[in-house]
Amino acid sequence: MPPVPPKSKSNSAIAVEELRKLIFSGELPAGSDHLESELAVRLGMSRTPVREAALLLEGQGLLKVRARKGVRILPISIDDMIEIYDVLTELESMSAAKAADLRFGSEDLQTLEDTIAQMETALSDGDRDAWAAADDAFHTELVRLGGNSRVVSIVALMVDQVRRAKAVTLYMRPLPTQSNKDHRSVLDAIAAGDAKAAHDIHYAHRAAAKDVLINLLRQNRLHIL
Amino acid sequence: MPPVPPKSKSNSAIAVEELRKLIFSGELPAGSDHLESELAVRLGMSRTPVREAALLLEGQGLLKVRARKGVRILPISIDDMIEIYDVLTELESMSAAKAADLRFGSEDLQTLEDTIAQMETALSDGDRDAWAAADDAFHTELVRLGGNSRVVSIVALMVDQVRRAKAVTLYMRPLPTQSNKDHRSVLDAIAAGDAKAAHDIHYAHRAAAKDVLINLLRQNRLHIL
DNA sequence: GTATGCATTAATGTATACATTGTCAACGAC
DNA sequence: GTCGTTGACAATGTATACATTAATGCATAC
Repeated sequence: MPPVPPKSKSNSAIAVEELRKLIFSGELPAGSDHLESELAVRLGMSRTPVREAALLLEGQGLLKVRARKGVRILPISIDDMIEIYDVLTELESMSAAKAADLRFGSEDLQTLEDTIAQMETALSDGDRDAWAAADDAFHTELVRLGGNSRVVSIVALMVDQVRRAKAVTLYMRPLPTQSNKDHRSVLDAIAAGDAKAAHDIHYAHRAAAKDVLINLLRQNRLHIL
Repeated sequence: MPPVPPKSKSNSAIAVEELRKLIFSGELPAGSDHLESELAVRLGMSRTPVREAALLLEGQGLLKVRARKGVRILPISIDDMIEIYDVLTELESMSAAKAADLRFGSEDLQTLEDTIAQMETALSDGDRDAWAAADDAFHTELVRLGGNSRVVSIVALMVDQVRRAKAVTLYMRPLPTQSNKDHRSVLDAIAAGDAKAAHDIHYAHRAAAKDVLINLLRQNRLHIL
């Protein structure tokens, strides 16, 4: 028997997954419109689950359902990026401070440590994709350690919204060597139980990342993604 | 003709509104289960729009759709309240700081001023409901002035989730005289363009409000609402 | 030539019939 | 007596037919 018994997922759930893939891969480009019926054919199911998936993704800010015009994949403007990074800066810094207050032992911080190691390896290999994946994992683990499930959800939503834009700029920006030092400093502050340092270092880290990204987008006239 | 031409809203949108009303009024109590078909009959429409509304409200964290068990109105625990207040504290303080940086003139701050006046009036009248409404309006206006539309949305979501719990405690807590002083101090800091003061005062305000609420709930053994 | 209005039509919004699946209870075996 | 299996049922998940509505294009009048 299969290792994971096929475990039938609902078509609705499949539609959500598939649509997310299509959006993040760029097969459904930002700004493009798609009729429910087209998407239904494409995913091999009826309109109902596609419609439900679209409604869900609308709630997540990835697309907009427009009567008689199909769903529009939402583009991200520079202003959107600023908004999102401001939220991420705030909530991640808060998480870093809370994590420090929680006095985690080194085993609890192992995952965070691992993601940093992965980033360092990726950096010396010049493997930007691996670095981006590890960076993602670092930030996800950081907010998880913060212990606030709502912050975890909100951050995940925000990260999804900027996912495409980050992919575009990944190969445009200089190798993020400073970024790695920041990550380690944040970890050290959390391990030391120094909430204020963890907060402030991470805050500065995110603010710098935001500036780099925004300037990159402006310089390259990438006002919409 | 009517000032607002009847402007037919979709049943789906009506279902969302009605369900929200039913949840906030307590007619659908926290923790209770309701079949889609029951709700459909109750709202006088078919299952489809009810189902879509339920999916939307699930995304907003107000209820959970459970296969073959109906939708469950989500109760709020003390831990949930702590999570939510932590998010509110962070994002509202950030908004206060941004608002101060934006150097609004007194006309721009008029609405905020008005809500404070309403709170003062309500307080001297001992009208708790009016006070709560004005308090709500103050916080809403504050995040609006912060200029980050995502923060506005997130805060609205969080406020909705604690709405029932706040209603329960409204008549239990002492009259919030300190709260009003805080509000005015925040406004003054924003008007003066002092971002750090606006941030810190509001942060302390929210932290105090959280403590009052949590202690009230604990003392009254209201662990679930 | 332009503007207005009507008709067409295409797409969503809704209802409903049907398929699928998890739950519960009854029955039987151990 | 308890545990497991089976089957009926009930509620959701899905498909599809239909109603509604707004956009588009064409015709007609000015």
